[in-house]
Amino acid sequence: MKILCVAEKPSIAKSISEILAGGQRTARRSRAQYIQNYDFSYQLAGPLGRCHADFTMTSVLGHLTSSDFEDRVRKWHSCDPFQLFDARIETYIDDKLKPVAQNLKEEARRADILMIWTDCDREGEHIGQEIVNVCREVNARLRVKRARFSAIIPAQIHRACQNPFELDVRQAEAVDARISLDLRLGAAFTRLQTMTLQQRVPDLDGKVISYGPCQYPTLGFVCDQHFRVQNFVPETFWYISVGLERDDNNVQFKWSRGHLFDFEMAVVLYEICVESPMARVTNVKTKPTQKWKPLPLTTVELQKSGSRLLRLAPKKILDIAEKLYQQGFLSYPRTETDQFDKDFDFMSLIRKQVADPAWGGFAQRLVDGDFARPRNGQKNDKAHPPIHPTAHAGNLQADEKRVYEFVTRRFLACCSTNGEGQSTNVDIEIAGEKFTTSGLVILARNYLEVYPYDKWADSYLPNFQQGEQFMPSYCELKDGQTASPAYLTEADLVGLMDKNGIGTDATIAEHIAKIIEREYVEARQDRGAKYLVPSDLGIGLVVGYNQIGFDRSLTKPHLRRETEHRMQMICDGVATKNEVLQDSIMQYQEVYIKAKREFETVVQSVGRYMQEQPARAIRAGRPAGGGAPRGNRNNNDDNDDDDDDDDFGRDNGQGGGARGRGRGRGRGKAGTTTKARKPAAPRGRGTTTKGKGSTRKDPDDDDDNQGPAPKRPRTSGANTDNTGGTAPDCQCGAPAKQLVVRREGANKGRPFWTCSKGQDEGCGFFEWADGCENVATAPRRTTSAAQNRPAPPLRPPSRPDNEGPQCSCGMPAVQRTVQKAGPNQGKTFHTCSKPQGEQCGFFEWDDPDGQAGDRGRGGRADDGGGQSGDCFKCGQSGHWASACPNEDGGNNRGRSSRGRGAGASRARGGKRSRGR
DNA sequence: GCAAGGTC
Repeated sequence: MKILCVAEKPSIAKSISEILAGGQRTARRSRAQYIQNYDFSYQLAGPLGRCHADFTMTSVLGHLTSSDFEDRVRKWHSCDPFQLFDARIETYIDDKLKPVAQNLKEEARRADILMIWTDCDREGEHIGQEIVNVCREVNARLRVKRARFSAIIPAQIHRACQNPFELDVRQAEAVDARISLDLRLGAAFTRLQTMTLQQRVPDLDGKVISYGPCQYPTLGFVCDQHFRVQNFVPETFWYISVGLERDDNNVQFKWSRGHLFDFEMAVVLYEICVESPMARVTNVKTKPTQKWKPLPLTTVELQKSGSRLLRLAPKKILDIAEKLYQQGFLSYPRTETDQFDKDFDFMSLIRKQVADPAWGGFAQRLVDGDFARPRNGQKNDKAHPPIHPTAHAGNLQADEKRVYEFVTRRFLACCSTNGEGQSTNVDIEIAGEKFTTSGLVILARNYLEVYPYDKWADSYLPNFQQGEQFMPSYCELKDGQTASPAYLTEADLVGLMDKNGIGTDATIAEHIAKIIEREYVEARQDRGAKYLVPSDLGIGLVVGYNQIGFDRSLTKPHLRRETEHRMQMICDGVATKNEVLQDSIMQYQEVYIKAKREFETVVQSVGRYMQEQPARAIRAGRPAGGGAPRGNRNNNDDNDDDDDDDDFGRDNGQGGGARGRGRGRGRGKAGTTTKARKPAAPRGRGTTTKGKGSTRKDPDDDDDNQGPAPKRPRTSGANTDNTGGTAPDCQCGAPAKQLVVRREGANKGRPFWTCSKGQDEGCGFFEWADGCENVATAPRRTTSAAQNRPAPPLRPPSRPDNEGPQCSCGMPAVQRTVQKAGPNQGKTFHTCSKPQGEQCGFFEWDDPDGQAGDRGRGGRADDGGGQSGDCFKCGQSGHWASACPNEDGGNNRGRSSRGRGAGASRARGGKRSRGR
């Protein structure tokens, strides 16, 4: 019996034939470059029979066939792009791969059985089908079998060979559908966009404006983050900082409330603390802790951590890994698997690293008994193991050396044990306020010795005893500001794409490179990190499509996810390929028709953002394909006018999303659009955006760079506010939703508009809904750390007079009375009803004329008796109660005045300026 | 001159 085995790539053919042949094989060169044919004999004992069979193992080079449209529509101007949705698609073998197919035919002629050894995933099944089709052309009687394996290790390979399955036709058909849909959608939209925009926007002459179902969601991620950055409004918060100098160490305690956005409440709590500043240690807990070793390395993780740690572009990392793989130094670099097979031979691989001068000693210790099995992740593509070194490489240079070192150290770290340490937490209370600090003693670094990319450092904590009391060295009221989110790094983007199913491990890096190549996005270096900033063209496209508004946005991942879901339906037998194609094509046609009809919106948007010339430079015309009417009847009100130029001019004047900035930056910058406006440089924590007041204060100031947030936005009329106004559209193109500020602070109760899609998916749009400019601080915009925190539940804009307030937990607050001697003694206030330690921090005076309850609105005075800025004890201004000179003995509470001098006085100033 | 997915 003669059996022809075909793998997806030469390396797999080589390693599998090595295993099956047990060293007894002959290699023949094929007519195709890179491909060898391996002959050997193999003893079959399973369902295929019990005999000595003659085996030949060869391979292809990935997909054998290509697809393109029939001749009739292949030329760009040969048809309306709409016809591409039902044009015939031809499948053919590219000239470059003809020798590969020829080799298959020659080998298949003499074979009885064709055994497919492609990777065990959907694409592998499709490649298998391509191989079958070619081989059957010359040998119609060929029996086809499919070897299934999840790792290239002898036991599995022999088992796969003895017990082959059938080829999974459904999976192959699912890929067929994917190929057809991607081609039709990509080509139709690319032609529509390119031909129309080239015609209308002079600066785009000669540029391909491609659309791809992976390219656009990738661009969408970059733009969404840009909008978040642009829309960010910093907000001031306050917190109490407590410290103690002990044993030559400055021990800092963190406030359990974190920080507060309500200045008055922070002051009240701070005053309570400095009134009775003695700290009591309520809990000292020491426990063992671990620093977890990393997971085995997948392609996506290699690109993410490599980009972050080695500062190389994801595509560059993958290219280097590919080269190292071909040189035999690394395992196959395209894998989704983060768990090693249970039979994986770790020890022989670790032994190969013993010779290395840098990590050889560590490898030796693993061999000598320190080895521990790597952790198992959640992913397994059943085709390739995690990326690991397969040989020691001592002579690599530059980036290749760094990538190899990273992979090797990661592998050795996986085979080591977690870092071990002892952590100590100390909780204290000052006047009922809780603070905490912690220390760490590292007992054994373990994997950290070989993996310097992870940081874990001792932090010494002096001895504290439960129940002990001490006077803090300082107790300060400090202020800070929420920080703008940063632009996405390449690592962030790889993570987002992976999470949302955009691209595969092998293609994610290519999609990022593609949107950079198309000039939709610019990779900008800033202090050692590379950030992705959308260009004017990229923003214009995204905003334009979002303004059109589709059920499934072209710039969000949903459409791709749906394609993925439909492919799975084919695989599961729930739908046939033809059903899926029919439904999907019809859906895409609808999207295309809407896009084409309203393409003027995209033209205007791109023109506006790329506005290197006055609006008139946008040539009159119509979308490619010659069908769409001008006038945009289906567009929003601003575009109802029948004159393109007027539309454009008025857009600017009314200050829509892009307008203010567009006009400002356009002046005198003709011919340099993309570079004329640079979005704000990436920011790290601690930097601030332009103040919210300054960006929104003057509606006639068109020169400010206020980002896409509309001052007086166009409205869709879908949502209405409580005064009958209509909802503005956010950058997502959807009507914004109205919420009410719930958090304690000067703006509590104010209605505002925000993106209806929430914090994670939304664009970060924000605008007050009461028509006023900022009274004080806007609702907090998110920082990257804060983004994952759920917003507190919102309550209705106003509450009936007979109802008590609700606290931030959503519970009715309880009324209490100030017991402490001072000007507020006897006053009532509402606070969270939960026991101490579980409280949400809610605080509100009951007296509407009271000090803190007023929240700084409506004629609140800075001066005058009894205001909160005055001493609680004597009523005089200029000092705090805890340093009251009129108090007997002049007790200044030790060194706590440090805080009053620095932090507190700043904080007071902050409050005063808000009141004006 | 279009896409995305394999691989060299």
